[in-house]
Amino acid sequence: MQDTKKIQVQTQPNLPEAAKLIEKAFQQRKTLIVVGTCHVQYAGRASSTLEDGERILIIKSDGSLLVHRPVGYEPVNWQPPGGVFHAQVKAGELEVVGVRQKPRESVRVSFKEVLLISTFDLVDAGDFLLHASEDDMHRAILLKPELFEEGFKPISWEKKVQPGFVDIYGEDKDGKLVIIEVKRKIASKEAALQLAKYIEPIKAKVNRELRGVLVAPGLGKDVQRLLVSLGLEFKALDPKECALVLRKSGGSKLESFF
Amino acid sequence: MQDTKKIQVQTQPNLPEAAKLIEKAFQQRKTLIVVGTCHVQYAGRASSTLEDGERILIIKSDGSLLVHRPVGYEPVNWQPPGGVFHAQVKAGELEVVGVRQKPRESVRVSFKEVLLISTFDLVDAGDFLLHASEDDMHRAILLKPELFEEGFKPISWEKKVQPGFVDIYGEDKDGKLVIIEVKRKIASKEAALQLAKYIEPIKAKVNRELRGVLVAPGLGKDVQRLLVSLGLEFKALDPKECALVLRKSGGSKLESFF
DNA sequence: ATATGCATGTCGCAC
DNA sequence: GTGCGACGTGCATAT
Repeated sequence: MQDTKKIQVQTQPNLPEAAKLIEKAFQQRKTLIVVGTCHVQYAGRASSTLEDGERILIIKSDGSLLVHRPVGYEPVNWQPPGGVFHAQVKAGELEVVGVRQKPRESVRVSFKEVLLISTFDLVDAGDFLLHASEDDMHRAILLKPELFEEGFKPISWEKKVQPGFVDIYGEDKDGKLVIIEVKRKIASKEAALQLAKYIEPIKAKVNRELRGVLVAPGLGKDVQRLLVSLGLEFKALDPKECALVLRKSGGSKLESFF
Repeated sequence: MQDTKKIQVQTQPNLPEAAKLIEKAFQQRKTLIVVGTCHVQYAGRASSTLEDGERILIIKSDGSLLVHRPVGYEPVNWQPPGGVFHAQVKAGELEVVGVRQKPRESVRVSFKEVLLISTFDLVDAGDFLLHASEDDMHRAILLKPELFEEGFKPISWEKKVQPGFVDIYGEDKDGKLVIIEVKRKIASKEAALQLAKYIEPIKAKVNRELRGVLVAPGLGKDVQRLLVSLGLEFKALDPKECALVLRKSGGSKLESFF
């Protein structure tokens, strides 16, 4: 057993030893990794059982839990942050139980065999930055309205209307009202219907010509036809182009806009 | 360095050694865990940067990748299955790069320091079973229609209609057509609108009295009013009750229904 | 607390 | 392949 400050590792411990290490990790709020043969039961919002197999269990210091099978991006079982955990040997198995309130739910991971236990004191203060989100597209259009259309003047954004929110709302060069729905991916029928849904009540209220425009990097198969039949328009716009615009403008000007 | 068949562990290796171990793991399609100080860049559907910090990197045999910070349920960076990976030492850092096609995107994890490398041959054939899903609710109603209503006769399910699918469709004790939309959670306004959307074209087509019923464990705040104004009904049903019904019936009868 | 909509959503299924 | 909807979705945000 190594015992530097940052990391403790134990391969193929017996189960009582493993239980002790794990309990200690919980008390010290360390990050825990356990690899071994286990079965899992979950009960809460739904319920599930997972038969025996070799998996990776991770429990983090914020009380989140992940059980990963050797394939697949998603954890097969999990617990969002806020769980409390307990480990014990019971009926010849190492049982790790996590319970969370609101909603009340629990995961039990029962190990028949442990290949590896490792605990860490991980320090991570690094900034994470994501570009080219739908929010970036909103901001880019507000900052540089010609991205949408020459002469466009934004009036409002994230505007509440009856069935939900309008992304952006403004006036075109001819003074017509424009309602914009922004999507960062190829827009589906759903997006077109959403825009139509938002526009209806506005059309009924204002007595004025109204353009509804779906802004997205592209359209799904039958969406163009649907748009036409709904009297709506489409404007192509790449989220990456938007991210670039924001990058160039330096972000500080964005703040001043809001 | 241990070298059993199932597991290899190395603590605080130097970077060239680490690169060698990782490359070998890729070639042998092993499950890989690396813990250490790293920064991450992602470019693809969006793009992101993550500054230096201590994290857990997992690469699975199916070519999925996860980077986990010491807090949070979700990975900060990831790659769904199908990526190909390469590791090398470059500019004094251990660089692990994963590339995936369709969509083309890449993740680069650059380690300044490695605390732990571990590789595994994990075997996992255990069955996973989830209960109380929306699908369970469908099946329970089909199996035991009185769960929905005395005298209800299912006719069809997952029926294609113009804007999408109707969950269940049948006849009540008075011979009226019933369209059912099932939700396993508290139903939102969205659910009510979805049901309305599906019903409209059917109402136009059939010349017959038509009931639209939202089946869910409960309703959101203003959903009841919305339902009334849309001429729709609500029937409370708990997904766990449905799971119980299926459990009791043993499942074999289900198969025969389909 | 509830409601609403985005997400590098992922995943499965039908066409 | 594309389309469509569920998910133990998680998550941030606004009311």
